[in-house]
Amino acid sequence: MATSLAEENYLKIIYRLSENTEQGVSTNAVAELAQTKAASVTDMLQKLAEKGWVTYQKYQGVRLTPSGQKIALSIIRKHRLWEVFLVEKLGYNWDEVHEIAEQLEHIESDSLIQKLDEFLGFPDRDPHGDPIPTRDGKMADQIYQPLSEIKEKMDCVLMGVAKDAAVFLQLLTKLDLNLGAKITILEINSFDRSLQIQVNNAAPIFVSHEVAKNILVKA
Amino acid sequence: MATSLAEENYLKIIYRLSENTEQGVSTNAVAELAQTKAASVTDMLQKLAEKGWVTYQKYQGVRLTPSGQKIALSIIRKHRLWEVFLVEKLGYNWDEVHEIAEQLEHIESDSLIQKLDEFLGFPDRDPHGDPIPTRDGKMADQIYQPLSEIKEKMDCVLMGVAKDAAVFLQLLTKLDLNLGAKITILEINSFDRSLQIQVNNAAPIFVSHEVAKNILVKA
DNA sequence: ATATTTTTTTAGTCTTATCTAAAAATTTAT
DNA sequence: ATAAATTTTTAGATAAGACTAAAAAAATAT
Repeated sequence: MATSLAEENYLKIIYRLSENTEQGVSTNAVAELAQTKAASVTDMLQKLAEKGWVTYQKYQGVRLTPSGQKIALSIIRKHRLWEVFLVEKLGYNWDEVHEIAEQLEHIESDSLIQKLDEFLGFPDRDPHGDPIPTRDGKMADQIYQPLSEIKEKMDCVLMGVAKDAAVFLQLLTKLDLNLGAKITILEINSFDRSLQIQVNNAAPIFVSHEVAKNILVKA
Repeated sequence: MATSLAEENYLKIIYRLSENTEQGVSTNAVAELAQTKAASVTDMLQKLAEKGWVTYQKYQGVRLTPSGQKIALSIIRKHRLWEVFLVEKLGYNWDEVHEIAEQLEHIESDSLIQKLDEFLGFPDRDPHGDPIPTRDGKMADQIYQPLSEIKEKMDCVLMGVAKDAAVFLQLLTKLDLNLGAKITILEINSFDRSLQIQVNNAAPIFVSHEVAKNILVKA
């Protein structure tokens, strides 16, 4: 069945919110990410339920059905493949590609995505380190852990980010915290949980707990 | 001012229909290309006129204003650049790219189109030989002439097509009539104006007047 | 256990883009 | 020059997706 742009965006949002929890996703949570009002969300959830893409019971939140999940993963696959294209082929920076990929992810053509995947050399991570779902809707786990959970004195490598807001990514870039950067944790300040770190053995810098939480590393 | 997908499609259609004539474009002609009803076209023309993209007077047909023309040319530019991408980079055939480009042409990002243009090496023709409008909205004339207007015994080179329907392009491909093919006109049959031609000095074949009309050549 | 607050849903509108049916204008044919 | 045919426009409806205001349910606090 065909999916409208609005429907695809809702399914994607519900998928994202479902990743962290076993529970149904609340109307308000969806409304916030969709930048819309709760009443509009209720309307849409009823439509999605009729089409069999979510299970929805009044006041009980919403969950994706297998078919809804499949659609969501295909949108995420397209989004991430296009991001790779924008960065690897067109020379964009990792903080510039999100909005454009939000548009490109809705282009409908199976052959296009297959050919794009091939053209890009079948990447399995996007420019933010996020795994790219496979054609048959399987997505590797995000196996990396937040920098905020690494012990003092440890070395690790920046493998991804948990947030792709441009302001966050620009800050990382300014601090030379790019994908693959080597990070050494010198000290963790118990007062505010900020960290003193070295990036690629350069002069030590400070990063807040908020930043460390959103940096994903391999120990 | 922002343009909706529907508005962009109407402007593009009006541009196409204006190319062949000095007159205003008729409601019915637009309806046919837009695959919609005349009544819907009338509604939309009034909206486009309010926004200053067309001049429209009841029963007198419609013309693009300079600002409407600028929008139409930017859509055509995007469409044709994406077609080059699909054929040159992703390996599509020239008969497969139209529908996908119809979607991609509506992606909104100036920087994307600039970078894509650069990535493709600033092409000036699309895979069908059509000129690509420049960033500032200038488009080279289609300087080639239909094969149907070439005299007997003449040689010419296939430079483009006047129609990009898949069935037409597939027929050309089957006959080895690709961009750059050398065509020798052996004979023109006065009965039905069909032509006997040689393609790249191979064995002679017949093509109808209808086909010859839509093949653009350089003498 | 009940009152208050928060969340969610319903009801009723609005906008965009479409449609059908009917009216009006224009063009073509006699 | 007028009748007939065609094209175009108007009027009124519909569907998708959003909104506001108000009602209902659930969660929280006293």
